[in-house]
Amino acid sequence: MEKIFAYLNESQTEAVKQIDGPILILAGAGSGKTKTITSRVAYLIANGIPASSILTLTFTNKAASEMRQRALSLLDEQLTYPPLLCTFHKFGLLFLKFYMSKLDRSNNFVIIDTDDKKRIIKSFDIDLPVPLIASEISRFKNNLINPDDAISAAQMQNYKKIANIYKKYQDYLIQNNLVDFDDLLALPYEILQKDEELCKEISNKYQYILVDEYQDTNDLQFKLLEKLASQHNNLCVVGDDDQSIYGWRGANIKNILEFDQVFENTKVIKLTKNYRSTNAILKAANDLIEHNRNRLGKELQGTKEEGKGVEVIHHDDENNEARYIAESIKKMIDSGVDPKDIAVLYRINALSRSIEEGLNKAAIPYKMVGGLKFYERAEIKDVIAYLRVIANTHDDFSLKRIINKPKRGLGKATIDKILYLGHQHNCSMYDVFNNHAQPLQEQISKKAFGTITQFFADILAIKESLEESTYDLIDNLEETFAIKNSYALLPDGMDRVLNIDEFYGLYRDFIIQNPNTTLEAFLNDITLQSDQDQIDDRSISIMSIHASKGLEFDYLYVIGLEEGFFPLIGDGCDIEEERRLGYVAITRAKKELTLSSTSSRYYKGKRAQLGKSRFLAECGLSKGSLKLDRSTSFKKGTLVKHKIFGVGRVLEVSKVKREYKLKINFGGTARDILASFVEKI
DNA sequence: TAGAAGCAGATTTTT
DNA sequence: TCTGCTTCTA
Repeated sequence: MEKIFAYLNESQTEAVKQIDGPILILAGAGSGKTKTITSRVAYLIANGIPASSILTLTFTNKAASEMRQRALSLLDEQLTYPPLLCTFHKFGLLFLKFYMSKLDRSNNFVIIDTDDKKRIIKSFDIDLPVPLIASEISRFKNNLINPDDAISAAQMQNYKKIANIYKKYQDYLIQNNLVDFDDLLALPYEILQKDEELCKEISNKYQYILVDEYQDTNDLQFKLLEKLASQHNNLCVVGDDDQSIYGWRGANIKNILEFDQVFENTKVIKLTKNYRSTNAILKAANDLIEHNRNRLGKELQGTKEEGKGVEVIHHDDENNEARYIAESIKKMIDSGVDPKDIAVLYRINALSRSIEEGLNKAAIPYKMVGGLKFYERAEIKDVIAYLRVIANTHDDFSLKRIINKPKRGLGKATIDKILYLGHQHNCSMYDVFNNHAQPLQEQISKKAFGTITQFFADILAIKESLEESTYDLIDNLEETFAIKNSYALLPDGMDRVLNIDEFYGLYRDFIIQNPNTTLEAFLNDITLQSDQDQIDDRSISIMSIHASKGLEFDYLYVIGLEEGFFPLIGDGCDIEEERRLGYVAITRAKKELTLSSTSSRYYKGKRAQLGKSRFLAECGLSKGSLKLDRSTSFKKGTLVKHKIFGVGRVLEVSKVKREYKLKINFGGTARDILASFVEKI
């Protein structure tokens, strides 16, 4: 027990010791949130509460495994049954494995990811944008609207179309026993809603429920939690309303703002002591977030020294910005700073390019967090598709992906004919080959039929070998289809081969760790898995602000502080959420923070003229510490271009506060313009 | 069937 | 400007 409280402050201790009833822990950035949750789990167990009655839900696998490790390390005894600590989706998966039959569906379903979902929608041959439909279907499911209700509720033409596609999509999933990410939450809810007895039973099983990053929950997750806690209301949620940055993805900030109104007698505990950043950095963060109205309100209190002031830099364009930042990073590394303590953040991924170039030129190794995910890489998806077809020869969706990969002469024409026959007989492509070989042979070339025959024979041979050994699957697969070889010949082939090898390694590890497992179990496991970020020790990190959530760096640069880029302005943009993003960005910094803006950026094929972000002023930083841009050297006679006034010639250069003021002759009219508003030509 | 050329569209992203 | 997708042509 001593171990648990050894490093907790007063409010953290209070949060840990509060056992019963609804609890809202408002944990500011860097206030020891993870420590508090994990200590609470350990405390419950140390007080005799069975580990099996504690359920902790997170959003990412990474957070789940980190918490599991930390919670267990606080306990003296080894537990035979560790508490269930997993993502919402993993919980849904486990639940459905037990109770899918309540929906008259079998529990050997396959989970599909977003990409799979889009491919299915696309195969319906529609004239609306696929991403739009995908997100609308998501919205329907998260609002628990079934396809028939969606159709009858649809008013506008396009919505009728979308609702009909939704129905078709859902039928397809049920027919092929597929489950998408939304289903992993929606179906368990549906079951709990229908079966009151089961709901009671489950709620009684999990007497203590903890939720991490509660500000990111959506309506469905909230409803699911309500069901799970219905028998006891022992629901402890931890989050920070000021760090809610996933509204665009359906997260409802009201869940956290109104938690204490929905759950009676909620105990609210605020963790506001920040153990991460210097006071100068915290002041900027506090000043910025204070401009939001929609918040519960709390101010971070520092525990560190004042620190160096937040540096604000300005350049004329992104190349000079990148050069300056790369140079100063280089200096830091040369003076002994560990590269892994340095990071550059941006609001949109498109801004990474100039920074990458700058770092490359300065020969600074960097790692881009986010970007293309391991499991989203084409070569990995191909291998997974092979495994899926082996697991289930009727998986048309995966079969289509690999039937001609590597190229074996089965083009679109042949595949379309098989699909057409499948449609006619209402069966899978494999069934067309197996049960309707005659009409198929009549319609496609002899050569193509021979190729298909060989292909399925190979697949079935591998499938059979699975009964002997799951471990040898990879060797059999490579021996038969030589997938790696087909990639090795491509321009960036070696990287792809390495990725495939890494994936094969993951498979073998899984089999070794779960000797009695099945291929299906492996496939479902990896669909729920995202990348465990391995931040390389010798590289600095660059990433979007969203990707930086939960991380911290000694030396941090945030670029693109311009109106239109950050805050991003456009439909679907919410200025308060943008501000929270700014807050998240700033609070990632521990020792030194640099905020950077430019006068113009190349974006979507055009050079855009930009004004400084309002956030700089809101942090109290746009005046005062502004540095002059050394790379901008306007002289008398320089030709410049202005967004409105067009091309002109500089007549005079003077300084106003920290900016250059130019007198420019625009076609006979002299005007005073600040240097950051014109571009040299 | 497969590579070449032409065209629209381009925040943030975990599961 | 760059990418990914569709259409065109050998």
